[in-house]
Amino acid sequence: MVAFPNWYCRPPMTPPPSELPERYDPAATEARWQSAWDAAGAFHAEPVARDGEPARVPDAPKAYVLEMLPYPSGEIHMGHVKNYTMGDVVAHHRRRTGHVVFHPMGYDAFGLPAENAAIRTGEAPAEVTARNIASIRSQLRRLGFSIDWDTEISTADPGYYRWTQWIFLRFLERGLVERREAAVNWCPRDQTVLANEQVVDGLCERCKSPVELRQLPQWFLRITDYAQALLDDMDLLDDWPERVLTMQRNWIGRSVGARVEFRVADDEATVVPVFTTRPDTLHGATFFLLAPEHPLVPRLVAGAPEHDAVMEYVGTAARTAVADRSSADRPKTGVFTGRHVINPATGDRIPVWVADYVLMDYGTGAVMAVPAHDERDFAFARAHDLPVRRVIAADDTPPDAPLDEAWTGPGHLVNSGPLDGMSVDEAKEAICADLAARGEGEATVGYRLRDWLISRQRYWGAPIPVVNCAGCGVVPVPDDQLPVLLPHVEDYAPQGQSPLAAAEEWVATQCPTCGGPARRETDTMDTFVDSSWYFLRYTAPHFTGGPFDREIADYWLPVDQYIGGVEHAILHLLYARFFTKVLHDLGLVGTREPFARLFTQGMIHHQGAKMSKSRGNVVPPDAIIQRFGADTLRLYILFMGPAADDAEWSDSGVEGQRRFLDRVWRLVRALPGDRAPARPAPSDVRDDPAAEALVRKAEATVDKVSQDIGERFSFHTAISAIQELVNHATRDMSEGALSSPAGEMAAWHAARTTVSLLFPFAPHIASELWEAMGGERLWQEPWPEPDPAFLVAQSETIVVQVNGKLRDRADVAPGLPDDELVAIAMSLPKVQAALGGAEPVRRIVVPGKLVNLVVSAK
RNA sequence: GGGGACGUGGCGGAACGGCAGACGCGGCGGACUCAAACUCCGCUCUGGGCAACCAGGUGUGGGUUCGACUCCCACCGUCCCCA
Repeated sequence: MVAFPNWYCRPPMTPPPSELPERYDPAATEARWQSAWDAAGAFHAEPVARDGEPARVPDAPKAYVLEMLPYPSGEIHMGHVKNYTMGDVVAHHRRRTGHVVFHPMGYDAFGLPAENAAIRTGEAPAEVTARNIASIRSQLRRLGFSIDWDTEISTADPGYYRWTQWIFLRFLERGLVERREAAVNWCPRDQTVLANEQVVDGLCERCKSPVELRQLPQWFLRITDYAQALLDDMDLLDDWPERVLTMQRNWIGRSVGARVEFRVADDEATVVPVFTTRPDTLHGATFFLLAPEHPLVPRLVAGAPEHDAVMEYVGTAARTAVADRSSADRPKTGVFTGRHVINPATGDRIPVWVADYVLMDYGTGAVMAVPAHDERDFAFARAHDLPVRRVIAADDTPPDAPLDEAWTGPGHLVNSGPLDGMSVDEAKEAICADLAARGEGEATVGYRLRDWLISRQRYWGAPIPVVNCAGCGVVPVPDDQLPVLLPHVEDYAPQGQSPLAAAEEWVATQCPTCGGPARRETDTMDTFVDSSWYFLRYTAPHFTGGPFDREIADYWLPVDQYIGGVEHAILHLLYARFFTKVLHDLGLVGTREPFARLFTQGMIHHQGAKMSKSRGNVVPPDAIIQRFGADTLRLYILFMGPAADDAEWSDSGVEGQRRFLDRVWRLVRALPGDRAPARPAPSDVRDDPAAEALVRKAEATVDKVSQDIGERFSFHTAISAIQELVNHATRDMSEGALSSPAGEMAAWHAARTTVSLLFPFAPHIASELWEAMGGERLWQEPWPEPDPAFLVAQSETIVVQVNGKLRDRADVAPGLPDDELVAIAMSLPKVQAALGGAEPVRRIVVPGKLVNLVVSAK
């Protein structure tokens, strides 16, 4: 079905193309269209949940197009431009292909930078943030994105964090919140706790100070309860990059093994569990290791001669960066506790050491050391002269062959009593069955994923909505008392505890249960909590009846296209998936996955490095908009290369895109006549080769651009295709090849097609030119469909190869039978020369493409 | 150490097993101009040739195939994730 828009039949309502200004003036054009779209409510999205209005859900295909929300630092950077331009192109395309489009914007507004500014200047973080949001909003608006600004949200708005707190309470009710003493990553500079994910190479992700470990009571979300679901549901994410799924899989780190219980010698009531992936080697466990933070350590050495040495070692470990501790080639340090545990398989007493390469974070913080079959345990045994017992031998190795290094390869069991001769897999099964029968362990699955530590001793976050009552313990703040608003404080700097603790009149409150005196929780939540559900809040931005309305959320969710930086491949995307699953299990939302399709974009580099203030290589988007216009910037940022790849900024590259827009402007301005002739049909251009060729080019371009935007996410090739069309039309017109009536039809059609296809990339100039050509409301103009009559080639260029080598080409009528194509190929002089009189033994024919004549059999 | 991605002109890149280098940048030459800017036209992978053309060419080496930038294996290099 070919769309024939009524555009062609309408008289021009505005001055014709010839009266366009000679020069394209982006500033005027962009200001004009941004106001026009606002006035028309062009990008207003429905439905969203509103107070007092029943949900009404349209019966139309929807497209929820979402880009990761920005942190409002006050300045947008090129990464934002790329991210939001990509989303905008998709949104425009979906809108014009019959979808109800939802394309909202918001701000991830809590967090450290505003708070640090507040600490420096004393200005309230809320004020700093409000100013930054205003600034970033105006910069985003200057880029002309098709965003519904009525649905704008800020996670630091009490109307938003009220519901973050409400969701926290639902997690609490469901047993997914835990408060416990834990060895936590402590940043001595920021004076706060960090999530594991915020520790990179042993350094604070933000301030790069070395991270220390401390024992503190903290709040956790039990994401580990969903470890398996997060793995299983990856099957639903077939439109996610494989790379991201792999990273998440590694992060969750499922491993099959066993939990084994060791009893403390001379204190058999005390049981220390370990997790091991090699239960088959249990007979080879010749010593036992505890992490320095393990709670059992002080008890084991209490009153013993080893006490002081052990506790000194523990103290040193606490000041050592985690990455250093676990590094494979670092000398294996440790200290003997003087105590022993019983190996449940052999009954042997084996010595217990404290070693800093054992991390409290992994497994249970205790390790059964099997030096014969684990590299690090082997190194430890060598360093401290501990026994090594081989329990696995390759088939050609004698059971007592000495080991120069740990043997981690395959083999059968030796020196393992009843297990001798078994394969590794058989032994695993046998050991697990035996342990389970004796109640000393079981086969189990371990995950690398840790529970999510969400408490922060910082001011600028959502307060954790609980009170601590001497009588009742931890008591949730009732829903009708939400939000728990951030109190006013004088000093925003953390001093080992949350700055909120200084607001005494806020902290001192009443217990909601018993009415007695109670104290508010002063920790705030990790900002990743805020951004784990914002895509739901967009569907109900001002709703006060709940975080969102299920019916409306179910209409929009899951997000059809999510776009953002690959740096969020693990944390944000995993947390958002976790939240969605919990909300689903609470019956609050229908989908189990928030994002159906994900696209991760590459970064913009400049002068060979990532743009950053400290390097001084930042190109501010505003400066480019001022010089060249927003349309040029949008076009260039997508033209730079494949959207998924990193790309190098080039000033002259920007100029090239501006030249292209100038060329489009001149093309439209030079169109003959005042109004569009009818859309050319095949019969109109049949006798005019130039006209026909141009119309064909236009139709082929529609086809290519539609695929590139709609299916391939290949924006740079879409833009190239439009440039080819413009070059073709410009050349023809300047050569006077389109002066016939058919030629004029073709010229108008090419110009109209160009502008229509250009619109998602450069919406302002496209709208301006569209109007000059007599059209209006390009944002809702149906997306062009190629006329199939022009896509069928009227002649085909056939490539002729001899032995796979290109020898010549031939223009032939389409649809010729194979033998005729071969005959034509054989008749070509160059082909005959290449054949040298030989008769082909094989003739490969690919219809419409090529003929390959194979002369000599190999 | 394990896993993954990538390697094509001077540069960004195109080619979804079938014409390598589209499109853009940069460069060279020309037209317009008193001159410049803008714009327009031509050339721009390498070697040979005045040319039409011929030969070679997608990190290296092998393989699969009538045919490989594309698929497979190994190596070299770059980047990312996990240790």
